[in-house]
Amino acid sequence: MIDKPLTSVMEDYLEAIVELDQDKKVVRVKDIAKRMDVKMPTVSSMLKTLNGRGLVHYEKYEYVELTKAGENIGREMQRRHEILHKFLTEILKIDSAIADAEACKMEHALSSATLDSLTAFMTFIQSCPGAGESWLKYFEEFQLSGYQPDSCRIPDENKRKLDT
Amino acid sequence: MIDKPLTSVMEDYLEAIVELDQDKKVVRVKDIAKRMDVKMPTVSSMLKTLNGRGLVHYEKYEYVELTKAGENIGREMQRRHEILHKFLTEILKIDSAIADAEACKMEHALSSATLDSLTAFMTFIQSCPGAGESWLKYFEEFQLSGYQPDSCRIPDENKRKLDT
DNA sequence: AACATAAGTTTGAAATGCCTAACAATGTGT
DNA sequence: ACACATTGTTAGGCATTTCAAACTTATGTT
Repeated sequence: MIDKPLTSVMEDYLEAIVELDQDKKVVRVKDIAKRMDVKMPTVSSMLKTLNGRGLVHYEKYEYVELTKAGENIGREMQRRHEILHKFLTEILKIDSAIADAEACKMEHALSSATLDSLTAFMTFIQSCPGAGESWLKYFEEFQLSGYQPDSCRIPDENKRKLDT
Repeated sequence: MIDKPLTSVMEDYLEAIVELDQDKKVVRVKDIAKRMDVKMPTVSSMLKTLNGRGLVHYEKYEYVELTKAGENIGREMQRRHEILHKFLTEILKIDSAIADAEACKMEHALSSATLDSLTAFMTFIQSCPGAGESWLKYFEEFQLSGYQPDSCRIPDENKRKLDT
């Protein structure tokens, strides 16, 4: 029995279950179906698969519970989703709902190493002098002005700091 | 006949064909198979599909040619790929080969609006005073120093702002 | 021209992930 | 406790994407 890698769809289900678990007392097939925008039979069959792989505990007609392994994966997806969503909304100023949809697809495409790098990048932007809030404001202006970096000047004092 | 949206796999094939078209005189099934890391029968069947959708001109045993529509899509994927690859390598400092693989998956996840935003962001970073090269250098240090930004001090005035 | 090799196709099958329709279990209200 | 609504499952089917095996066409060599 080879340990095949999970599909991105499986990862999505695990993420959904983790979140339902956080929100509700029990996780039902119906809730998962709604969250995934899918019909119940699809959930049933996926739960069988995930059960077979030791990612959920699931017996017919009973509530769904994550195993430790399943929870770890679900949480990791959640973490990735949050980072990407943050980047898209806070840096690129994408609308939150659109960012959600795009983060959802991207979260399967990026390695954790890349995600770590992105996290570092955002931390840097949001906490470093010159690269902080004021800097992001410049970017906003830059975007609004139709990519004509007129608004793209940094006050002399900051410039000094950065150029050294 | 409803105009169903393309699958991301179809988009990948179109991108591959565009690139082979740029590199070689003629595009063959074998080349596509190699580029996509897939066997020839898979390519044959995909070409039938793409032909049916008016994205390539294709007759059995002949060379593959893109239609205008197919070329447009292929080029768009190429454009997305390049932007993402640039961001991953030049900003996040991801290894080029890994960046390639991840860009390849991400390019289907992002809307053109988001891509435009990302492009603007990179232009800003790379062409604006303060936000330019020197700024990126700080980020590199920040990353290398294990997220202990020595190079990342916040002047008291800014710190006040951020802590609120 | 004849033959051998390379390139391409067809056929049939597998895995995923989704659906509808029909059936089964659970749980709630009276 | 009985009837009914809700919830969930099974069965069967469809689309997509892939493959291996067997066959066909094209190309190149002698």
